[in-house]
Amino acid sequence: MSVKTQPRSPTRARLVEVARRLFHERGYHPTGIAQILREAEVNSGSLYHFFPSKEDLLVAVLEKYRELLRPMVIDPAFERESDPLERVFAVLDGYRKRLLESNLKEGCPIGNLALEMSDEHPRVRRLVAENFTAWRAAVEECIDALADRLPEGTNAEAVAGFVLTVMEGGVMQARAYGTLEPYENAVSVLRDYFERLLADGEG
Amino acid sequence: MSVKTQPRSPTRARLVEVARRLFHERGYHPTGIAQILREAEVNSGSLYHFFPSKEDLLVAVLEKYRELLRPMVIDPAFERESDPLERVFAVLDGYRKRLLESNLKEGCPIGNLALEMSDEHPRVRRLVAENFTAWRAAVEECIDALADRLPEGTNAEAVAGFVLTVMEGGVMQARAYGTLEPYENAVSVLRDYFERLLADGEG
DNA sequence: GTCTATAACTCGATAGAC
DNA sequence: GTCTATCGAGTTATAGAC
Repeated sequence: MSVKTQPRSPTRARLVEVARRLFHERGYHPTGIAQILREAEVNSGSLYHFFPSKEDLLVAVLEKYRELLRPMVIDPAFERESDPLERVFAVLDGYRKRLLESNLKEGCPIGNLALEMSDEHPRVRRLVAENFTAWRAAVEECIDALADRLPEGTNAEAVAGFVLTVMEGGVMQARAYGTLEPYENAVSVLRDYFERLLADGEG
Repeated sequence: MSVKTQPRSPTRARLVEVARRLFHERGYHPTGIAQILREAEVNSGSLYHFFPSKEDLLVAVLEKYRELLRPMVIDPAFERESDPLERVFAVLDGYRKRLLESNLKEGCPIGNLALEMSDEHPRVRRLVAENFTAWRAAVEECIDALADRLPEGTNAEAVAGFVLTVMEGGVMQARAYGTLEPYENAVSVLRDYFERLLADGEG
């Protein structure tokens, strides 16, 4: 559980971090190995010592995202809010902030890869799915905690999946339009839905 | 209004159609000009006679999508159903069918491009946005037609944008997981939302 | 408008010394 | 584990005859 894979070298870590950033900013295919090497100040021999191929580097990036999901995305939101519903919206607000910080240019890195990578990359698709599943599990914790305020028989897993759907769809439109409005709209309609669920749960 | 741009040649049409299909199946960047030429049985001189660059070809593809949106996506759904709400879900059911037909490998071509193309392609982004806007407008017609059954003050534009959000987010997850379930879940939760809106509109 | 040939370059990946 | 040099293939795009 504690030992991850290998004693990591700083070179390897730098490669993964630079690749992560470039794949996010420009996409996987448009990012060349040469650019990664340049910005990481690493030579090609070192990269191919750690990663047999570019796809293996992407796999490492996705593994890192999976490791960082809790500490970077979920935990800060959960620490800011204690109410389970507000925790969900705090997570969504994190994406709003990151959209803004990137000037509406960068969305969810996992969602980007989910659509950029055609299905000839099974390990990539598996890791994208694992990232989604971990995200949904975190939200599902909140929905579970809300259970007695929601209508009887509400399917927490389905609702959590829906929250991910709304986040990803909203981020996509915000990027496409170059404005935050579609994302904020999506979040606000989602909140309206939750309010109606809660109102029904009371009655 | 009727004359589009130019008297079109069959070669040009074949190039656009093959490019459209390949960009959808494999993505824009992984698709090489050589592959397009091969499958369209066209030589490079002809391609560059019509399109100064690969990006211009993509622009033509996106213009074609915009032209085909009504006849291929919206009209068939609207013809199948007359109730405005059912029309919305008939459009969504079209995406479900196309997901299935592609074996969960191909989602929404516009959504794919929205996330694959970084923002260094202004014409592409504009056309992606135009496609989204046309899609939302079609759905908004339905929401407008529902107005008197919805709670007072419901923002039809916001609801239509939310429907697109849910479609795109659902398609993304379906592709990522390789199963229709996340999409069907998204649509069914969206229906639950509409039912609650309608119930509130009655009261 | 279509043809062939190819320029000019970048790509991912490798070899082999250190 | 890191270095330099480079391979071979594939890339977008062009030249120029027909």
